[in-house]
Amino acid sequence: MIKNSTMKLADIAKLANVSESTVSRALSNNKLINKKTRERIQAIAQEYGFKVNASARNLRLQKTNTIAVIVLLDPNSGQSISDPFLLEILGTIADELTKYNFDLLLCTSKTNANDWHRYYITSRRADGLIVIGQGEHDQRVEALASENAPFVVWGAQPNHQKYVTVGSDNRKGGYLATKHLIQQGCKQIVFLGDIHHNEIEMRWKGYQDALEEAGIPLEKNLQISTDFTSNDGYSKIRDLFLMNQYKIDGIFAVSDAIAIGAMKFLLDKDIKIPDEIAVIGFDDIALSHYSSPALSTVKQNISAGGKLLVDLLLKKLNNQPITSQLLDVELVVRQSTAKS
Amino acid sequence: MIKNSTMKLADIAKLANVSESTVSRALSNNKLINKKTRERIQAIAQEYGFKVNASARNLRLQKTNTIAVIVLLDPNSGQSISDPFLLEILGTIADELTKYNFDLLLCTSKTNANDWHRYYITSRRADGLIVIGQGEHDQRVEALASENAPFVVWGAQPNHQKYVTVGSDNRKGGYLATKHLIQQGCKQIVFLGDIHHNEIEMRWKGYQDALEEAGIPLEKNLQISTDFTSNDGYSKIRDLFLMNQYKIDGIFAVSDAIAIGAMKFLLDKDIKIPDEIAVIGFDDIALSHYSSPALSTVKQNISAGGKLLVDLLLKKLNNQPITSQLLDVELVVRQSTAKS
DNA sequence: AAGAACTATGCAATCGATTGCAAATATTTC
DNA sequence: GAAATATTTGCAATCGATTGCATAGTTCTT
Repeated sequence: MIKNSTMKLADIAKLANVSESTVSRALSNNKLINKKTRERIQAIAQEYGFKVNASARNLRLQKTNTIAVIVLLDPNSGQSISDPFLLEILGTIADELTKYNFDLLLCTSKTNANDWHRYYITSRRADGLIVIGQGEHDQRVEALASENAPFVVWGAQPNHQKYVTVGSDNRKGGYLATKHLIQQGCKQIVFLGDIHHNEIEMRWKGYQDALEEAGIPLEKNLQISTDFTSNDGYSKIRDLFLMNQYKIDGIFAVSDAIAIGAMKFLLDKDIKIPDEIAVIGFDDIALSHYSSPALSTVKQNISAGGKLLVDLLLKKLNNQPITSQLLDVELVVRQSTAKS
Repeated sequence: MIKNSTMKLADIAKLANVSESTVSRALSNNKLINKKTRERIQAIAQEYGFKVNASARNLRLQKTNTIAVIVLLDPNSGQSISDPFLLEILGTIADELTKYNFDLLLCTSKTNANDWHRYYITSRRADGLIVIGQGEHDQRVEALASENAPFVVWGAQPNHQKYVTVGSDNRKGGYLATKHLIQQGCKQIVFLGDIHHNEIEMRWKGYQDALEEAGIPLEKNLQISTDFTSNDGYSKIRDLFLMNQYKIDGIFAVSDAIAIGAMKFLLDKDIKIPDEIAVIGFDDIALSHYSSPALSTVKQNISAGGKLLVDLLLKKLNNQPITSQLLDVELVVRQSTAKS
């Protein structure tokens, strides 16, 4: 007769004719308890489907074995989780946390509280935080740092060293992408992305590095801010063509989703990719391989990133010192830049 | 002087010169407490950044205000979250739960325990469960039902009524997609998807309905099982062409991701879409609009689905009766089926 | 002015698990 | 066989918030 919901340590204790403390120790396999007793109790617990009450345990132990993952979204676009990149990294984090027996509390930026420290740490809902998502300089992250919360951030390293980040070498990525376009003969390259975002700013610097190296003058009007959606990639390129001011021959979009939107417009206009305009993205999401033409891109090492985020945070919780990590990126050349 | 972490009700009580119970009541704005006192206490709590300890509260109240969302993944492919569709619905659920002040515990199928009831409900980590992801007949879901757990499932309604589901009218969707292909003149239509999955089985039935209506004989070899990835969509169509046995003129893929993979192969082979082979997908993910050619598809109402899942589950937690819901689907015609 | 009827606050038990310390039992030593 | 030591187990306090019931303080009635 299994009666799950009401079972507590005391019930098992009664059944086994021992004290609660013995049951508690037996279930955690504490060697203080005689092996036979231990096994007997474990068997009983198993039989009755007993599981320790997490709230009680957390209260007593003053920790939760839970990490809150905060997915920052563009507050303007008001959209839900959608950038495939965010989702891939979320998946990696979930798997990695599982490995360490941690639970994952997911929270999108729409969450009630803006005061993450209070909501998650002070109120003991989670032991630590991981913040992901392309963010502009975010006040809330700064606040976390000054409150000395245990957290790590996906993204670019800010100038100060107030908190630990894990992120790709965005400047190198921007450089690689742009250099590649230049090598393909492009001279008028649109930079499609919002340089007010930390990470994108670095890619923008890499873009400039490559132009400078090639002796191509920087044309600031070729930088066009975009949301992280195919939708906006499409319409921003459309707008550019409506203005009809620049004769461009290359596009560096700061995400694959944006690039795919931009390509769509070019194809709608019967502009040849890559011969008339070459296009390169960033991220290397699963679908970029399957776009037509296949999208060249700068690959971010998502799984390494997710793992690092988790590993660093757990170290931090363990009071070990941690430092920000820069992940290497890799140029992936496919059809969208491979001029014949 | 703000000292977050160590603050408890008792500390606020001391500061305000009242008892803990008064503080507790004041913070929940209980009218038993004099308005002035209430406001004074609230101000103090505010000032010191006090937040109720969730573990203690949960323990006392015997509930968690947390819902666990279980994302089922293909155990074979062993991949992380990746189907864009899953992620979109996850986002909707997150937003909806936020609205009701519930937290979301995310768990992928790799989670330690397979016994979700024990892990989440018995151990009081969550008050209820939402299960999403294309699943075959899953033992674990059946188990939940027999243990009388509060949960709802995204997907097709099983024959028995042991648990409540929310899902699209897959049969109608399959019918609409296939009928549309037939109207475009297709006669040899590949069904690209694994009919052992509940939902896909219904789409398969819809496919048959449309064929029958049009008087086209069913060719079972045109049904090809696929993982839910572009990758597999690509390779399964490639394999089909290698066999070189059928002269097909249409493909109905059971997800947009699969369809995009399939289209990629056709394009690589310089097969004209839709004129030689028309392609239609299922889901209407964000990117389907931006593929080339733009992908025709059957739109699932994701946001309605996410909301319904949450609303039904919360009703269930509230002991209100709930029943399974079927969501209407909609044919979205784009370039990939629009023959000239 | 004394009892009735509120209003506002506090006491103390409770939710369930963990753990330092003490106690009881078993084993070894001389 | 008594003392010393090792092995098992139990007692009771603790984590922090909530709430039924009791009590102290006010206001109202007649």
